[in-house]
Amino acid sequence: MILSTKGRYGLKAMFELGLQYGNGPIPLKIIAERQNIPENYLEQLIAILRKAGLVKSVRGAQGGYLMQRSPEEVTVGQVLLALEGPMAPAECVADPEAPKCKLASGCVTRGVWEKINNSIHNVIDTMTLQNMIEDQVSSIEKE
Amino acid sequence: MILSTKGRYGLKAMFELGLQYGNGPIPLKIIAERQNIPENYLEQLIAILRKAGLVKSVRGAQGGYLMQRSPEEVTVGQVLLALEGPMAPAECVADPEAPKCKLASGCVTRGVWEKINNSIHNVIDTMTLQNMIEDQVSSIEKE
DNA sequence: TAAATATCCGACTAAATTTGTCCGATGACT
DNA sequence: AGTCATCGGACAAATTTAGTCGGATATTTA
Ligand code: FES
Ligand code: FES
Repeated sequence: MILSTKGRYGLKAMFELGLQYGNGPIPLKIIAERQNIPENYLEQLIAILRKAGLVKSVRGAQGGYLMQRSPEEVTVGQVLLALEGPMAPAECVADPEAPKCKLASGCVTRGVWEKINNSIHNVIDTMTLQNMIEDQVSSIEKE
Repeated sequence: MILSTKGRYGLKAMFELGLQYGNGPIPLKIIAERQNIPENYLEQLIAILRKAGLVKSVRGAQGGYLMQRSPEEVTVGQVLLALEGPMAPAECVADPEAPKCKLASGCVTRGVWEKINNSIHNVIDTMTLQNMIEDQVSSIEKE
């Protein structure tokens, strides 16, 4: 269960946009270079993030992408949800509308999925891009 | 990031084997019926679990499958590892040998993956099949 | 106005994974 | 001998992954 490159590349890209927040747009080319992501592929990923309302774009020369909201307001969970779908082990714990196992004995794995789901979301829904940036800064200071 | 049916079916099957532990082998057909899993497909999954040393088999009439070790000794994590591969968001936190991002600035997502990885493993490596069985029993008692 | 920059959109693809199905061989019990 | 059940491998449709490419559009700059 390794995440796909969508989520892995996408979060790296969002980090770069977070760093740049408040300083105007940054083109994909720069992000792709800095994070070592195929530029043409990143184009597709950022389109998903744009449609999810996390990123906005400025076309033309000197254009590029910016975060729609500030890094404090965007969680890792929001980014991963857009790119990877629900970060849950099973549909039934991701979506209250989703069908549940209808076995006579009840579902024997539901409790496990719930615990895993809670522990994942406890991390990704509380961690913001701003937190990531701060962590990075303090890890560089230590050197 | 929903788990595949491998992990979801497989854990259900292991639960049934855990229930049966100490009472001789149980055929796949029964497990498939009880948990509503395509029998022919489950055959493939149990082969993986057998090769992983979690399950052993008895061929012939009155044969079937049994747990190799007791339900207290088998964690959810061991089952999911066999069926889904490493339960980590990225290779680099799953395997100490795996290559790390070698960017001048260091990897900006590593910390996030580590936190997610720890929170997942905190659940799945401490929860045993025996725990699942106990949870199920107490949830039935409450009715 | 022309050129350069950069997003936008859709098409296309190879490879891998998922989610099974099916069949014949083998082994064990009655 | 017949039945039960695992074992092994082949096959395959559908989906996802991980890109690549080309052309259209919008904006700035020279
Ligand atoms: S109710 Fe979700 S796996 Fe059973
Ligand atoms: S070192 Fe693991 S994602 Fe960068």
